[in-house]
Amino acid sequence: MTKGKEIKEKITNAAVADILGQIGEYLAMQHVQFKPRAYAKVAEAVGALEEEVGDIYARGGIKALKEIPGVGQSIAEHIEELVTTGTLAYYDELKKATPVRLDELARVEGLGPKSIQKLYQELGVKDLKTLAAAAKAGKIARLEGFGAKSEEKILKGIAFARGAGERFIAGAMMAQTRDIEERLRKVAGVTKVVVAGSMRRRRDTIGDLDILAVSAKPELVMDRFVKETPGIMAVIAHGATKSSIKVRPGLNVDLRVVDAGSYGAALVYFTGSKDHNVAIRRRAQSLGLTLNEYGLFKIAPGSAKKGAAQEGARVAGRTEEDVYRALRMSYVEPELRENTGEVEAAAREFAGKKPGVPKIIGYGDLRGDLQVQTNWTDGADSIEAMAKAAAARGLGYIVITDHTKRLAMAHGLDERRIREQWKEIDAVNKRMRGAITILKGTECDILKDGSLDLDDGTLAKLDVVGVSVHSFFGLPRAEQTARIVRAMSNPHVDILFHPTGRLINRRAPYDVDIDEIIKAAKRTGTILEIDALPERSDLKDEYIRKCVEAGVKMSIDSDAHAAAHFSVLEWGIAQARRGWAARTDIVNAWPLETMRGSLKE
DNA sequence: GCCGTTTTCGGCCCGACTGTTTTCAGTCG
Repeated sequence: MTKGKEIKEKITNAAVADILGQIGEYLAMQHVQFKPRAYAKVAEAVGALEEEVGDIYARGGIKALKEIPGVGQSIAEHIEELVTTGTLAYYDELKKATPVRLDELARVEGLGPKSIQKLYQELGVKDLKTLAAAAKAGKIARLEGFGAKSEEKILKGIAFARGAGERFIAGAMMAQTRDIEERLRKVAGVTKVVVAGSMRRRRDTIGDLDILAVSAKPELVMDRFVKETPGIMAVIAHGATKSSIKVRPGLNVDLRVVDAGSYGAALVYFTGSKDHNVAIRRRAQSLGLTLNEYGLFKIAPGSAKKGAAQEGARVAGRTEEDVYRALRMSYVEPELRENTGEVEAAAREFAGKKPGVPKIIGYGDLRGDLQVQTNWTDGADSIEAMAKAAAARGLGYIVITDHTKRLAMAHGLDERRIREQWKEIDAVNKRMRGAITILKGTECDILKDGSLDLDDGTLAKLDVVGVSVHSFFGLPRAEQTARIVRAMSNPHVDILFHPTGRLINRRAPYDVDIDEIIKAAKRTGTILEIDALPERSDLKDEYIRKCVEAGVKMSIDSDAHAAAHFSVLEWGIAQARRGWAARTDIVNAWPLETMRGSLKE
């Protein structure tokens, strides 16, 4: 018996999420209470699903759909209609009532559903083009509830909207971030400056930059921030404790100033994630407390809701540790604050129960690097220069992994040249006198059929064999997965490098079944790499978490192409932490001999 | 519309800034 109606159309999770999200916006336009948030939440949940909603429905019908967090009877029926017919009558009706390009208009800063509704009804604004025309004609300024400033702001917002939506690679924004931080630190009265938000949680990408400061003279630091930050394009808000600017290349930067007694609560609030904050605020409520950016407060019984917090006694606020303790939770590292189980785990740990929050790998825990390129192929520096740079960073071993011949562009090594390279590695090892151990490795190309670009006799003689995909990115999912699994099944292959091949904002990952790859890794004893290059961050955090749960070992590698590149290891460690990985999950956090013992042969 | 170691009904995180307002709605994070 089939569990549900027959599926005729194939609809992606992204499309379902988009439609549900738009329903939320349409409902918000109509001043409907609470439903907008319910739809927005569920849109996010569906967008983040690994399994296709169509498959979930085919597997277990409405009942299975309702297991998605935030999905109840109504939304489950909407999803059923979408996967079985490809359309949704409820959505079409809402859209008909207000036929606007939500995707375009919502990107304009300061324009929300209510404003969009009004602009449509009064002026017939449907998209960026008609919005711009209305603004230029001065029609918006004459609208009730709007004014000259609103119109000006909208015109400015339109100019930014076209490029908006793309997130920035966090690692690429670090230098600029540190510069802004340093400038604020020098302003008179400032005692603390810290970058919070997704940058502090070390997400691979950031949408904006959130900075928290403690200062005796808040007005002064705000003034300097909105006037003197380099590359400033626009001031979005300028208040006594909160300001917001846009700087080149289009990054929004928010600055919040608090006093020292609120620093910890403000840091928790400003670090997020939003979902984590919601979860711990709920927890505060259940403990008869209320949490905001100024502290954790007792709610006096019988007191009016509004303003009760400030009147009640502050229980915590000075440090993050105080706040979590008062919430009866153990401390949660910023990288874990995504509301993916850490709140419950920290509460259990505080209560002396298991499992608690994981003991994640530390930033100083790496002992080696298993992917290093040199000037034998497309790297900039010699084996010796790379070894010295790695040793200077405190690493005890590196593996030289130059490309193989298929990558002609990178002067890939063939069997003859790689044997020549071994001689030089031996010589450099001698010269380094044990300051660091250099191992012989390769980044061997996986060919189209899953065979490898070096013969087995050569692979057998290498200390560490890494393999990776550099061609035929467009193979269908089943074929791509089978190709990679075949390579992993080679008894000489130790590591799969950058397993999904993504380049953030430039190239999508190749279509591969990550669950199958993880299963194959477990079965064949192959290590999966966390490539630390910020634009790769590959494996990404959620896949790392899957590996941890499956018991698959990983390595964190720099993929360094120059001596200066070892600094990116920090980003790889950050992603591992976000994926709940412990030191025991990461083979190059182990001593050399233990690491070697974990390899296949 | 969803959800439940206070609840199957009555809640739903919380506050700053802006612009247009004589007291607040809308937006944002």
